[in-house]
Amino acid sequence: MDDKDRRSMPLFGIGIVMKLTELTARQIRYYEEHDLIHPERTSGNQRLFSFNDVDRLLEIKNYLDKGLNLAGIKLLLTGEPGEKEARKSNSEKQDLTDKELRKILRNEIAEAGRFGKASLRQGELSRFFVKH
Amino acid sequence: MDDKDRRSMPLFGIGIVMKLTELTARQIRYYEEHDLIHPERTSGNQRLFSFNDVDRLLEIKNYLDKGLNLAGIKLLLTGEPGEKEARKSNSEKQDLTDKELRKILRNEIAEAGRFGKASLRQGELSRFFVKH
DNA sequence: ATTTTTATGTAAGGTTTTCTAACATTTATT
DNA sequence: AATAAATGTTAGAAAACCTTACATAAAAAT
Repeated sequence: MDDKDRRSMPLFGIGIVMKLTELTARQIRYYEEHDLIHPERTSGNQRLFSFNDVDRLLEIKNYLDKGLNLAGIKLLLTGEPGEKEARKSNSEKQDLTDKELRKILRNEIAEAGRFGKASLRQGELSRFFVKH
Repeated sequence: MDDKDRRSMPLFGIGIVMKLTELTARQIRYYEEHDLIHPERTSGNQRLFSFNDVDRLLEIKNYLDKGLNLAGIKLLLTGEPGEKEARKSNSEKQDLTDKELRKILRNEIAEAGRFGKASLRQGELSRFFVKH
């Protein structure tokens, strides 16, 4: 079992994930609905989250706190836009995402300066558990 | 958050623990009933297991496979006998436990020889997840 | 050779957790 | 003012888990 397997192993119920991330069930499900995470399911359709999933939720939370919207976060995390944005290709909507990205950068730089390090990977749960 | 906290943090539902350890719910609850593990509970009384708990369950399973009984395992893992054995203090019952312990030792040595290393800590889940 | 104990299986009935779907609310954008 | 994005809330159903009780096979004690 290598590192990749360990971090992608479905382990946590949504209740524990709520505590670990301080997100509500509604939020977590909403982010899944928008393809930002893809937790496994039990045979009975209950969500089972991996370390990777939890890490990603923490990242999402970070970005939201910085004023990003889900579309921007999705672009950042997966490199892919959602359906809506895809349809509008490179019109004004695309510009908005660019604006968001610039906003991120500004924030990132500010945060990094404040703490002396890049804040991007802050709050990575697997850092505390999974051997890298 | 130090290592100790990480490993004793309540994270897993019994369903996941069943898969991780290949024990039945009945077995897991029975071992708890006999004070070999002490998982946390949610506010609604559902068991929540830590890495330590899962590790211990794997150890218990190992010893059972080697022919030990729960009393012996408990003595090994906690250094304390159960209530029944305590009452019978140092009579014949105590001798039996000693015999068990000798049996363990024999088995341990045999296993260690076979694999070149001590087999005692084999199957430690937290080794794969928790940074030591 | 019985009887007893140990470890586990199984079933019932109840409680907790999670699920989806729908509608409500808030804030930011147009 | 109207729309969209993100989250709250509620309801009913399904899944997971809980304890308790009884059953059973194998091992140990008598």
